[in-house]
Amino acid sequence: MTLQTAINPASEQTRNDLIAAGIAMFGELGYDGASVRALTRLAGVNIAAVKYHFGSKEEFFDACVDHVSETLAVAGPRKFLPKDISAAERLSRSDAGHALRAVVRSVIESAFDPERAEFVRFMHSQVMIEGRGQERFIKTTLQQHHQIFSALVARAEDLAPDADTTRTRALAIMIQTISLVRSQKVLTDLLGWASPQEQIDNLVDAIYPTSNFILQDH
Amino acid sequence: MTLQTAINPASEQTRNDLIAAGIAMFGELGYDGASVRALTRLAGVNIAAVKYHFGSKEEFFDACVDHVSETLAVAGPRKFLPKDISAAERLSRSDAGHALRAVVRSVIESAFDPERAEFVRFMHSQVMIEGRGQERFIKTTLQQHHQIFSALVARAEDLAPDADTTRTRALAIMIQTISLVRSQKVLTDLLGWASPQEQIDNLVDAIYPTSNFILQDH
DNA sequence: GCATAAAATTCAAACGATCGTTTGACAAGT
DNA sequence: ACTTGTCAAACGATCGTTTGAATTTTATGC
Repeated sequence: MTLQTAINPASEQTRNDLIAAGIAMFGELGYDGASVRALTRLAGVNIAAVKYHFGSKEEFFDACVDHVSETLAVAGPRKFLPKDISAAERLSRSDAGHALRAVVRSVIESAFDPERAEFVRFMHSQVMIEGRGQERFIKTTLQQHHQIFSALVARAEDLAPDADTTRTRALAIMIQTISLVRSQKVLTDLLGWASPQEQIDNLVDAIYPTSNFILQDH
Repeated sequence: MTLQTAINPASEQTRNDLIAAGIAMFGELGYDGASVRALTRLAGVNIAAVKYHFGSKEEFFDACVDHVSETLAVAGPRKFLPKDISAAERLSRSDAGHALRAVVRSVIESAFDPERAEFVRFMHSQVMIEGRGQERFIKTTLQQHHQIFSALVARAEDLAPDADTTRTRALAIMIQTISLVRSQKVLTDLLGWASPQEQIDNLVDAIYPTSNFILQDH
């Protein structure tokens, strides 16, 4: 009755199918909204497979969080991010700004790629909903990305890397990006976009503007 | 068996208690997460009161959406917003920028006022989660705020009021603001804030910066 | 190489708990 | 008497979980 650890290929396939279904349904419907019956139906496996392979629904959810974290650590938007902080600090000011915009654009583009959109939705739910996966997700994934983002923002806007303002702005850009991806319905409804794909430049500009915003004190 | 419409004060009290409990629980746990039993328990009324006063759980949820819309139309951040578009267009460029920042600040401050935070959380769930209340909430509330916001952004940044870039940036600011309010846990964890109340200025600056962000093309 | 025991995995059926809803009796006010 | 509102109890459906047998895969002895 102990937990199993993928001996034969067929068993590993079952686990992979469940993880894929979990990321899709948990991200879309939340932890409670995705029932074990619906999850196993989508994955095409028996309902008891969740208990057999993961122990319980909660442990299965944890496995989905881990999988997203691990995937994010080696793929996706990280292609456009410097490997670490010191690499970010060696960039020119212009290159840092372009790297920031490239990451933002990469995440926004993923909204129109069904498989990647599921990842962003899942991430978003972990950021917004206090719950089981949040604490772990923050420590394993969000924190690393935030450090590199802060270094990038510091270079691009000529600020101190560990200043509160810098770190706040870096986090705001991250949260805003995945939030905009998540609120597609509001975007298309309010902005009247027929084909949102053509509006990616607008979204990137709205998140990280290139023009000046000068607010005079009075 | 028809729907009731508040005859005596005691009955209206029951409806008000239910609406208050609904905004708090629906915003925190989502539509499915808030059970009728828990809602009525929080409101201190019998479980059958939902059906008696609203017809069903879904119609009760609609009533909560309407109440948030109506309250938002006359109170809260609207104090800092111009009454309509033409009033916004008559502002000076500096005043428009300050009005924008005042609204953003007002929403962020509400995160630390338990009652108002419930409203923001409820709004956020309507923006982010495609579901029953979203379409109505967009049409009755979000659309009006977005129009005034667009006019304000146009004045503050000297852009065309109905340009796609202007309208996109206005909506981005709105979404980002309520998203940051919602993700308090991530903010305090990643930024190491002991008392987030002292960081409101940082948040406002991160959402609507006053300094220059110049990105050179290469 | 092959039969066979053991382990690993899948499966349908059922468990108790909770869900939203419904009912009919009961109390209060007109 | 009659409407309005509240209440506890029960409805069928679905929830996550558990069970024990059937099936497939792996390991063992010859």
